[in-house]
Formats: sequence, C-alpha cells, structure tokens
Amino acid sequence: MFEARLIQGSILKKILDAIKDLVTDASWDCSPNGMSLQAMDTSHVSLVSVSLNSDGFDKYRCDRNLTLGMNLISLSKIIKCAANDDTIIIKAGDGGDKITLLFEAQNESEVAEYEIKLMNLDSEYLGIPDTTYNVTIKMPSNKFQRICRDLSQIGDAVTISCAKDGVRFGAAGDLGSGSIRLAQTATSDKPEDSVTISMQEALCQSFALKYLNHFAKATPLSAQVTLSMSPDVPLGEPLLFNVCVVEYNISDNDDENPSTIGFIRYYLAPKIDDTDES
Amino acid sequence: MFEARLIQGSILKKILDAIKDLVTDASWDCSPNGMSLQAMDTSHVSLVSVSLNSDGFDKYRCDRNLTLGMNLISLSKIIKCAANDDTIIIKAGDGGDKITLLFEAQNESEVAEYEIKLMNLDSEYLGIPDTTYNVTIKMPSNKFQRICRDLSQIGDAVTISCAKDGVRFGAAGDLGSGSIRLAQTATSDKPEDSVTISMQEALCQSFALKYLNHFAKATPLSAQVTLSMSPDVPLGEPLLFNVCVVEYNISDNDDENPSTIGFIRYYLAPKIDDTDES
DNA sequence: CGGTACGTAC
DNA sequence: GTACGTACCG
Repeated sequence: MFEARLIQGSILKKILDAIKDLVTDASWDCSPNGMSLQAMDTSHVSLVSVSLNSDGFDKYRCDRNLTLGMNLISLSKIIKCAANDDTIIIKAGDGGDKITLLFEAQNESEVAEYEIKLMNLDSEYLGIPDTTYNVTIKMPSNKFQRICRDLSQIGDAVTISCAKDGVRFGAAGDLGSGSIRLAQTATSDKPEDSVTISMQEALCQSFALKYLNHFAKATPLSAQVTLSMSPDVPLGEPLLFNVCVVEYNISDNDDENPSTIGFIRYYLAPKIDDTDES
Repeated sequence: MFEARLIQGSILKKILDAIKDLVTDASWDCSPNGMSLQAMDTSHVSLVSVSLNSDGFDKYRCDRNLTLGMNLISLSKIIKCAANDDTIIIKAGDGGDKITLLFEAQNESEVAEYEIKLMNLDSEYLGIPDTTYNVTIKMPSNKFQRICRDLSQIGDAVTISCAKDGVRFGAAGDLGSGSIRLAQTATSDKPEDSVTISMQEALCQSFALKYLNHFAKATPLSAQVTLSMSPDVPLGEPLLFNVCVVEYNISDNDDENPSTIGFIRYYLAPKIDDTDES
C-alpha cells in the first residue's frame, strides 16, 4: 500500500513540465523515505534526477518499496487535468499494474479520480557520479533561462567561463557572437536576485544549449538555480565523471514558511571541442 | 571610431520589428549628424527610410562617415537578446568588418556583448522623391493599423478618399465590401486621438494593403501616423513622383519631456486601377 | 516587467 | 499534439 498526498498539487504539474520533454518513460522509486526518479533523456545524452522527500508530503505512507514504471507523457496529460489549487493524492496497491491519482478541489465538493497503467521498464542502472564539484554558481533561474534562450539565437553551444568575481556565458555562430557577464552580487541583495560563485579554480567549459534550454523548463520550480561543474579532468578519464549539474530546489512556495521538499537535478557532459562534430 | 548610446534600448527593438519583415539586408549610414538607413523592400515595391538624429542619442560619437551593411534579420535576433529596459551601445571601428552591441542592465551588474558580422552591400541609389504633398492625414497609428488589418479581410487594396472634413478607407472583394470613415476631430481633443486633415484638393487613390500592413508594424513607435499623398498627376508622369508616404516619428516616450529623435518613413506607389493585374 | 493566453509552426 | 514566439493583461 502506497499513498502520498500533496496539498500543493501544482508542484507536480511543474515537475512534469520540467521533465516530460526530456524523458518519455521512467520509473518512480517509492520507499519510506520518499519518491525519486532517475532517467536518461531520450537521446541518452543527459540525465534527470528527481527526488521528493516523504516529509515534504502532507501525508505519506509506503509499506514496502515499489517501482512504478510509467509513460511520463501520459502522466503529464493526466496531471494537467488537476487544477492548480487541487490537492493531489497518489495511490498504488502492492504489485498492482496501475496507480490512482485523486484530485481534490479546495472546497472538497469535487473529486476527480484518474488511473494510469504501469509499465515494466528495463531498469538501466544509472551511475550518477558522486563527485565533489569545484565550481558552484547560484543565480536567478529566470536569468539562466533567458541567457540560454538568447544564446541559442547565436549558436548551438554555450561556453561558461567562471572566475571568482563573475561568470561569462558565451556563444558564437554564423551571424556573429555573444556573451553575457554576470558579476557576483553583494550579500546585501535580496536572495532571489543574487548571483553567488563558489570556486577553487577557474573553469571554462562548453555545453549544448539544446539541453540547457530543456533543463531551464524547471524555472517555475525555484527562483534560483545552481550550476555545479569541475575543471576538465585529464584526458582519458571517463566523461561521466566530468559533468555539469543544473539543480533546482523543489519548494513549497505558497506556505508562509517555505520549505524544500526535494530537488530536480540535470546532468550534462560538456561539449568537447571536436572539429568532427558539425 | 563610432559609438552611439541609447538608454531606451527598446526603441531599437521597435525599429527592427518595423522593418525586418520588409528588408532583409541594408546599410546604416553613420555620420556626425546621426544614423540613417534607406532600402527597397525585398520585392522592390516600397521604400523604407529610417533616420535617427545624433542628438537623440544619450551619447554619440562618429569620427568619420561609415557605411554599416548588415543582415537585418540577424540584427533583429541580436537586439531581441536585450531586455526592454537595457541601455544599448552600438560600436564600430573604422573599416572594421563587424559591429559590437552592448546591452547594459539597469543595475549594471550584468552586461551582454554581441558582435555582428558586416556585409558589403551594393549601394543602390534610391531616389527618394522630394515632393510636396498636397494631402496630409494625421491620425492615431493604432487606428490606421486596425483599419488596414480589417480591410485586408475584404480585399487586396484600400482606396483612400479624402475630403476636407474627413477621410474614407474602402476595400472591395469577393465576399463584399467595406469602408471606414473618419471625421476630422475637434482641436480640443487630446493629440493622441486626433484626426487632422490638411489638403488643397480632394483625392482618391488605392494602395496595396499587403504593404500598408507591413508599414503598420511601426505602430509601437508612435501614437500618431502621418499619411501624405498628392492627387494623381497626369498620365505619363513617372510613378515614383506620385507616392504615398506613411511616416512615424520615433520618440523617447519614457522621458518626462518626450522628444522626437528621428522618424521612419515608408513610400508606396499607388495601385493603378488596371484590369490586367489580378 | 513578469506571467498567462493565444496563435502558429514543426 | 507539442513547442515556440508573440500579444495581452496585471
């Protein structure tokens, strides 16, 4: 028996918006600690990881571990049937082949019930690197989204150059080139708008904007985004251990005392400057 | 060395929106007096002229005359990367093959820098007629845009009939016909909404709505538009000397004391009632 | 200026 | 049907 209740159902809508264009099928792993999902994107280039703590739910019960494989496009369609202010309840029986979603309106006079068929998905093991990142950039998520969108006009890849006092996002293409420089903000600035850089050594890496634009769809989840990177490791090291992590906290925003109930992390390998690729 | 600084960068965004669908490539002529651009539209039917006075900029320096040929679609893409409240700085070196655009955010902690490659464009001489127009109609620009859009539903051409007390815009087509009559407003009305007619003799001419709809994209630049025309000259006279001019002033709107910093003018020959054309 | 909504293009 | 860009509204 599994049951999870989230008063602020709009959080689930935002999570689905943030991953459904990247991953079509995935399994939610449910344990007494919470629900989580890991999956490669369709082109097997990036990796998405969602984690929701059990104590972030308004009610959470998980008698034994479950793996709920499903089509995320279908889940997204169903979740869109909930109003933004609905309470969402996810239910699953042990060993069942479906989950039930309940959408309760605030006045409780209306309840919608949807069922989604589950799928048996090959549970590919996803080795998420347990790396310590030397460079961490925390910045307004809408600014990050805007920068990625703007630079997509210029080229396919963004080059991120980071120093202690600021970070530069650059791109180049047929029509010219562009770059945006952000200075680290004073600590007195309000937290939402702050740009915070934490680093041991300078860094310069390139990433495919196509994926970053997909990641940036998580912007409604959090006012700030955290980019974590490490300078290039020596050639020959496996690429998976040298990635960029784009992380958004999932918070209960409507509450008077907002609390983080989980996170969504995207992992992307840097684009190697290889003249072979067009 | 050329440098022009415009605090209200949104003006440049509006100018590009007003011309990019009509002209793909064009040269900006920069002189100590200001920047200007003249170009025929892609189908060589209409003519666009943009002029920005040097004293309309917040800083302007032009050591020697420059011709900056560029793709306006590319320029428009880059300009879209500026926020509406950014300050835009245009820089060009003498004889360089690129210009630099700087977008400064209001808080100055963010600076974007874009470079656009320049092109060598054939500088076709554009004989802009130095005509005195006998009929001038000044009216709200949004009303003109709406009339052109509405009449496009009816037919391909608008017939403008003007008398001292008012003007009529008419069109006819397969599904029927339509016409809008505007009376000259009392002088007491507020300037933005006023309709002002100045003329020596009555006039009736037709114009292709396709082009007028393109011209009307300059509507965000100015609350009023001026249509200038002359009655038909005798047959046999060259058509270029008998055109309609659609003019929008370019103003610094946000300022407490708004000032005109330039204009955008569109020239279009009347559509001759010729049964040969379909 | 940010968010939502609509319309268009893929 | 989905995703993007544009337009309007708050």
